[in-house]
Amino acid sequence: MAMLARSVKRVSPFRLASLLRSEKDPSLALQLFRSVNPSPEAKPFRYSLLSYDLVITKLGRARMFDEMEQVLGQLRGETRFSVPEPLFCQVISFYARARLFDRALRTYRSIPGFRCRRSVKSLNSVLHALLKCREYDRMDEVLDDFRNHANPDACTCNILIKALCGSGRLEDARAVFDEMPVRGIRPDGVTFLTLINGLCSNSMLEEAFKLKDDMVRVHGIRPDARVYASLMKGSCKVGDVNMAFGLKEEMLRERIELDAAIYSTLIHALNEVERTAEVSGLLEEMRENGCKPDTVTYNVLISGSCKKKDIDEAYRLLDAMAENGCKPDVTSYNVIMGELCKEGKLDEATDLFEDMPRRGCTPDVVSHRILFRGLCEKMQLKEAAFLLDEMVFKGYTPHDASIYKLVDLLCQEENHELLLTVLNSFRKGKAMKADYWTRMISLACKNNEFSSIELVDHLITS
DNA sequence: GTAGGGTTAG
Repeated sequence: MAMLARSVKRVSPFRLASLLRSEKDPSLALQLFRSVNPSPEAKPFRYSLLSYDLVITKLGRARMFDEMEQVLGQLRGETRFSVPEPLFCQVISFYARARLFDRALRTYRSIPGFRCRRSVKSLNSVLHALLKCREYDRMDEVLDDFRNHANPDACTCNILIKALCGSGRLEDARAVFDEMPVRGIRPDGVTFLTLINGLCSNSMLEEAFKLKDDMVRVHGIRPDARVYASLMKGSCKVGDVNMAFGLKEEMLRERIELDAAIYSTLIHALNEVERTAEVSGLLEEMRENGCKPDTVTYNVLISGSCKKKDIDEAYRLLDAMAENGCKPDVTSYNVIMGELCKEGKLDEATDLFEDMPRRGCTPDVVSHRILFRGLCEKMQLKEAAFLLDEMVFKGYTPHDASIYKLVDLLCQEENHELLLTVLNSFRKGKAMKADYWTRMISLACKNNEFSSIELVDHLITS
């Protein structure tokens, strides 16, 4: 493909778009995109909107944001066409996924500069980005500004309700819901699900059940499996597993399809209250209803086996997953690793951690934190220091408690060499907060003949 | 190509 990218000098805009579409590598796609416009003196290539769209989307998916912004900048200068709004929604969601809320906001505000009118769709995209980044305060600003020229819709309200529930402001969430009809907005299935979910996670079961009834009676919307899953989880949260099973019966009566998520929720509930003898019956019923366990179901089963300290069973389930066509995911491994660490089997946990990539699964932040914590707790300090460096390199932050433990133990052991290695890792970590640093150094100096001057000096010169 | 559920870790 690299050969191809270099060789394309004279193609039609249409041909460029089709070449871009089939190019999987985002860097090569960008190279291809640029190759048709070799010099600023030459007659500018008449890129099609589709070519812009394709290359922006590919760069965004690959998180190559600086490059994506460059192409967007070029697109802004193209006066031949106005840019359709969904492209911006897409860009905003890329930034949301990367938790770059300020970039999402900037994109939203830049839309008019692309000869495009902002509608409620891009508003909702940016609100959702702010929700994902937990930047609740900024949501009001954006919304107030928007209200001056257009009206929010049901989706806007759903995002607001979700944000308010997420910050524990259930009353305010309810107020948004109650105001919807006043503003001429009809609540939909998502509205009910979001609010019921919020009520359930805050243990406000009575109101949640009332809302489910109103949903059918007043609004004529049938609750689906998602609503039931929320209610079941809420029931279990307040300790009423039987109520969760009652809801399952209700679903059967009302002929609402029970899916794998429902069974996963119930099996998890049984694990929690140690009624594990009932799990096999539930799995049997699942099979009879023609409902196949998915990855999450298996993960729940794996965590159940781990809870019973039956690691062999957990491994068997891992194999069974592959046989039944669902791939173990990072959670499957994290659960087993967590149990291995808890049992002090650090070598085995490390082996599994290192084996994950070969098994087609990349360890995530959680995997690293689990192993790091295990190593610190079992005093495998050298290994912990090594892993810490790897984490810092990947931009992962360990939990505070694990770090304190590690530094504390190194101080107790008066292991100056390793302590410096650890502090050096911190120095490399851009994500580390400044105050964290000071605390770490003072902890390192305590019970230790290091003077802080000496330490800092050492770190600066090394 | 706007919004929503179930598992793990803290």
